[in-house]
Amino acid sequence: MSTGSLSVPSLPRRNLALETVQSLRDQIISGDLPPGSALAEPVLARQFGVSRAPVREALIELEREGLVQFEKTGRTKVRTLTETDFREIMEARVALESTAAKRAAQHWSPDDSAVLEANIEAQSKTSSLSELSRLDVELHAYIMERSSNRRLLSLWQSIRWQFEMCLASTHRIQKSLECTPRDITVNSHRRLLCALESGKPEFAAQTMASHIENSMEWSPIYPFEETDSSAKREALQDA
Amino acid sequence: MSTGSLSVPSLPRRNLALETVQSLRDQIISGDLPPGSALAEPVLARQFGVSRAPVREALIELEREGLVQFEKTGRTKVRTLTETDFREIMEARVALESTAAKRAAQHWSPDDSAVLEANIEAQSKTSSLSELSRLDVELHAYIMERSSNRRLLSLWQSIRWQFEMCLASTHRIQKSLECTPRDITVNSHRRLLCALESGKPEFAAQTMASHIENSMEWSPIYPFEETDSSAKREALQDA
DNA sequence: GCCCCACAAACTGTCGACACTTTCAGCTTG
DNA sequence: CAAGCTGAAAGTGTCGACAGTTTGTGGGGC
Repeated sequence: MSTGSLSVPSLPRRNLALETVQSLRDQIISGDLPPGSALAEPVLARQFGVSRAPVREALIELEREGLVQFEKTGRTKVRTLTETDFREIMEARVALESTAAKRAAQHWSPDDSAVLEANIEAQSKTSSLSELSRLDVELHAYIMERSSNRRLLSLWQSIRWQFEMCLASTHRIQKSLECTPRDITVNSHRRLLCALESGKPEFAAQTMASHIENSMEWSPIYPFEETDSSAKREALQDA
Repeated sequence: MSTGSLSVPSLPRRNLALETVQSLRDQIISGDLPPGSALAEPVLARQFGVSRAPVREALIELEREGLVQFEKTGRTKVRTLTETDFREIMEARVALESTAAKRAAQHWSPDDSAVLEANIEAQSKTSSLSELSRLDVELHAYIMERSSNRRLLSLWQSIRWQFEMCLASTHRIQKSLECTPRDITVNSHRRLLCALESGKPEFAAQTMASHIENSMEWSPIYPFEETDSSAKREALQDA
């Protein structure tokens, strides 16, 4: 509903597939389909009232986004993200986003500053953790776009939903804003904006890298399994 | 046929689709299907003697790899890589590979050194430019694997074929090794190996970054079109 | 009572078909 | 002779179906 389709009535190619992707992605990120859930094509097709073809394409797309996993048997499950996965994602973010910040700083404009200022302003006013996270991701997405490098943007988008899955997963445990992550986030983003405006690309890159690394520190507890040797003990669990 | 299935008897999922991907990818990279060629599903299906379903999945995968482009009309074409694309790819490589080098250097082993030494040794002995490139990509792929970060590896693999397409495209213009890029490449890789062995992650990252950036300098003439200023502001609004 | 096997249900990979849309060549018209 | 129109050819998105394989369950053997 929030990120739903608004002004684009007809996507000619892969229409049902696209809707299926969005719907399934929402269900996975929201925890409605918890990690490990089986995703059988006929079942999903019946659920969505479509045939298997769009569902199949949707599953391929979700696998590409890292939200879904193809077993060796051919079955499909919602992916289980471990803490190791989370660290990998954050490291990849540092790699991509610091480079993007460097490039964005090279042709930063007052208009760009205005966009980020409005975003940060909204951050400073919200009292909802999930709203804060939404604005956070939006801000980073904007910088990725302004890198003017479609590869960087495309690569970033292909891990974005895994990151959002981690975020939502933590939100389900810690919903409140009481540990004041908001002020920390806002200040960190203000510093980042200054760096982007500074005209010093390397400084912007370094600031972005520290910003992301720091955000891992004061991020909520990871509700993930320890490592990804999880498959073993899953078989031993009681019924 | 050439790179066909060898020691993997049973890929349970997406067998025909996988073969179709590999075959089409070979044809695109080899220039057999030049940029701009139309890729119609029924035509390809007849060519490969399969139905449209595996072909369709193959095209989705190739689009993900950046070798193929979906037009707004729904038609599919072999992607045309411009010089801008090439620079974007190289910048993304720097971002991913320097981070991977940093992590690889943190747990580099003598076995790893042995692998790279053998590779570099082979490089120093070959007289074929395409063989040199093959070894080059293989070396970089090995370092990506040794980063122990599956995201970095996965992201890298998703631009790898675009890079190979650029490489092959240049090879078709400059086939010989006469400008002695071999010695430059070999020396640069030796320095890179030293950096990985040095135990200094930041140094390894920096060395990797310069290595890739330098490789752009003495790389052959870009046989690409000038630029693609077509869809510039198209990505301005989003929701 | 426990284990193994066979059978039924379910799922995947692949195929052919249909409706709708786009493309294009040939024909008409000014 | 050029421009516009028309209908056929071709392509995409989607659907239902079938064969082979995997999963799960119940009955028979010990």
